[in-house]
Amino acid sequence: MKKVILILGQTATGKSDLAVKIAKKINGEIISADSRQVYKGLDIGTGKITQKEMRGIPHHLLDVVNPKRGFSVAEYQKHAISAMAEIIKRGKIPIICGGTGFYIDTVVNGIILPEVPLNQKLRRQLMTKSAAALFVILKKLDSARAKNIDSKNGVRLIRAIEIAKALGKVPRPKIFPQNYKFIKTGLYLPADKLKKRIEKRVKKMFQDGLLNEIKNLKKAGVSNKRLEKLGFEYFNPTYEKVVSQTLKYAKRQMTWFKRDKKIRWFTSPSSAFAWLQKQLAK
RNA sequence: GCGCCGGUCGUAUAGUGGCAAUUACACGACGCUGUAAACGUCGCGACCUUUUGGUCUUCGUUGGUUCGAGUCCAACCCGGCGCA
Repeated sequence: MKKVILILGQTATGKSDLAVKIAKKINGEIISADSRQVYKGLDIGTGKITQKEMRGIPHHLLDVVNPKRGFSVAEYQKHAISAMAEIIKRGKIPIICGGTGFYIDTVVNGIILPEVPLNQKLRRQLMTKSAAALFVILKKLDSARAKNIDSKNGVRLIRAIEIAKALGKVPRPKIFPQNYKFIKTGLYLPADKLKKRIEKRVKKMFQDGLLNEIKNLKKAGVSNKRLEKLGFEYFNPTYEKVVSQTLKYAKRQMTWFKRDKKIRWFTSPSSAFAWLQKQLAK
């Protein structure tokens, strides 16, 4: 079984830095696991690693799509899995690094996610319906999915119906085989320290020209509505707003990660580094 | 000083005689196998309780009317606007 390193954790805990360090040491390449860093031009606001900080280590799944267009987990998964395979073929070690738990899980757990594009016409139709009505439709189309889905979650119901309509009733496997051993490493900071880090980071964002970045995105044709979707940094951001929202987000990240008991948590990146080396030597 | 409006659970609000009291945000817990910084569910005065349950303390302050007051009345305090 090929080993793959996984570095996850809350925002601003130093994941990218640790990833580069370990990559240098063990001849690795990095696969980003961040739902927003996949977009070109979202650099400052997403805290994307700079060319200089990469120190020559190849990074995958950064800047792969135009922000005008949407991106989905399914696409992420496809790209990440093929990147992983290629890196191993080159005799190197993949390091998945990021804070989007859902993206990470689809890669690590080998969930099957066929690509189904958004169907705007269908969506417009479904949007007017209540969750209860949507649930009835889904039950008819795909009773298996209806069994697991949250019957009150409109957004997910619509997506499930969209998928069921596109794929029909073809039975599909839930999980594909994985030949990787994931070494799960988490970085976390106590609340007060995390807060300071976030404040520092946000201050730097504005200094580095967040507002300018937004202006450029607009110039490139990204609509206001789209910007709002891309995150709170991109829609009328103020220092206070971004700090408080980021804090909130960091908390949510943790509730996701908490569920995976196999993650080994560290406060200090250097002890995480040491532990990772030991794991690879095994 | 006169006139008007207003002071409600962290904030913003609803509530004109039966209310521990609406909604939103924030906050907390949880879920998440398909847009994930999204989305959903639950909780949010205190204490007790197996419960559609009980007790206590709350709507600026003090007093009054009433079986019953956030709601009506009086005085006072604070804020906004208008006239002086």
